Amino acid sequence: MVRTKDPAVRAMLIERAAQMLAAREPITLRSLVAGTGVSTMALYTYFGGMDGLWKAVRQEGFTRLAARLATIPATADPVTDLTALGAAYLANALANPDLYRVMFEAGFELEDAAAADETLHYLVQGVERATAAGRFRAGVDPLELAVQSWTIGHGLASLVVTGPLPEAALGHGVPLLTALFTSAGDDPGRCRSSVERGWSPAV
Amino acid sequence: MVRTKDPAVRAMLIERAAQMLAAREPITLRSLVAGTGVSTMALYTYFGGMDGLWKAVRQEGFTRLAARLATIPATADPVTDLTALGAAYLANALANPDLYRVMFEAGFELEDAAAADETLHYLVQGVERATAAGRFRAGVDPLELAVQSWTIGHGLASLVVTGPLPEAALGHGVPLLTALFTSAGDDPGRCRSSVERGWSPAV
DNA sequence: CCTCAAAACATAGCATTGTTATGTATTGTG
DNA sequence: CACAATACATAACAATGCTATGTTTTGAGG
Repeated sequence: MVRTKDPAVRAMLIERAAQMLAAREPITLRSLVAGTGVSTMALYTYFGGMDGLWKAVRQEGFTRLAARLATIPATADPVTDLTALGAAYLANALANPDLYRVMFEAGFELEDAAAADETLHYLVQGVERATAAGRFRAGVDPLELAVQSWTIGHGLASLVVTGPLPEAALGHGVPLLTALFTSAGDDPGRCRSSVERGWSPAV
Repeated sequence: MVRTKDPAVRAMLIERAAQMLAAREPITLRSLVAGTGVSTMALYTYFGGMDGLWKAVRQEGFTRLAARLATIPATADPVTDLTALGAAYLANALANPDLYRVMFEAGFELEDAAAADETLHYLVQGVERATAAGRFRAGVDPLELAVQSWTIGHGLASLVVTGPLPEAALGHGVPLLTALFTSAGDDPGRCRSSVERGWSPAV
């Protein structure tokens, strides 16, 4: 009774938008669909307009971020794992700087918050594992500490990606997180090994 | 030999742009000059175009921030002063959320970096005073610690101003900064008084 | 298998945007 | 006082996002 949408078209447009973003080409309605075979109306049937496209691009950004965080394995040292999650967060922002910028630009809405919460969940789980292992003081709220870790990661990523700080500043990530975890009760000596192992935010 | 520009017009346009930003009205060339008596060309003689206007608005944002930080007095407790600077930073972002967002949006350039450095200088001086008072471990790089403080402040301000975190999350500011300063060698017990005094990022 | 309506899709036009081209008015300077 | 450089105003321009209109496809009901 109805003609159905082709999900491949939607995915292709999002992918193309991400590529144009990485190539620093201005993304306009006509430039986006140029050469793709689809007309300008496709963007309205699949996204409802440019706002819808940007929302989908933000979702894509959070999906890529979550995929990257999912690759961090859970080792016997949960605090080191948390630091690794932070480094992976920074590495993702550095690898897709323009996409990361769009993720937190104006237009952030409820649906984006859900995607962001999913990302935050990785940190919450990490804090819970560390707490269960007795590495943090009893009474530490996992969500609270996860949000604080996120704040550090996003602050650093944002300042580097938007320009004020050079890429080298990403090296502050591990010390900042270590300071936070120490204040939550962890013995800084136990984390030293991971730092010496040379966690780098670079890919 | 030449007709001179009136600085008042330039200031008026920047002020009007800031007001429209706070009122969440879309800022377009024609809406900006509507009702001001000046024509659209004024924006080109004074700013060279919309990009120039946005650059001037960013500068205005950094100027307001610097003015707010300048009101923080230097007390006998330099570490508490640093915390107060952080709280003032957050209060400024909360009072002018849209302006703060524009300050760090795409388009950040060299001239903006100079303004940002001026802001950072308040933090560097604060760290230097604390180091001179023996509150931080010897060998602490003032610029490094200032950048780390900025990272925390901006991360929190950015996540609140763009939407992911609620305003209440600004309460994380003091604990995060305290954790950082403690890792730099300060005795957390000496800072407790300032926390108990109830530093609030709210105005 | 046929029908048909609903939705995808294409084309063209519209209002608005930032910018530039052109002309006028003003004013500081020699 | 004269003039030229510059502020300033008006209008036209290309490009943008969007909508109106028409066409084509296709999946469900008989």
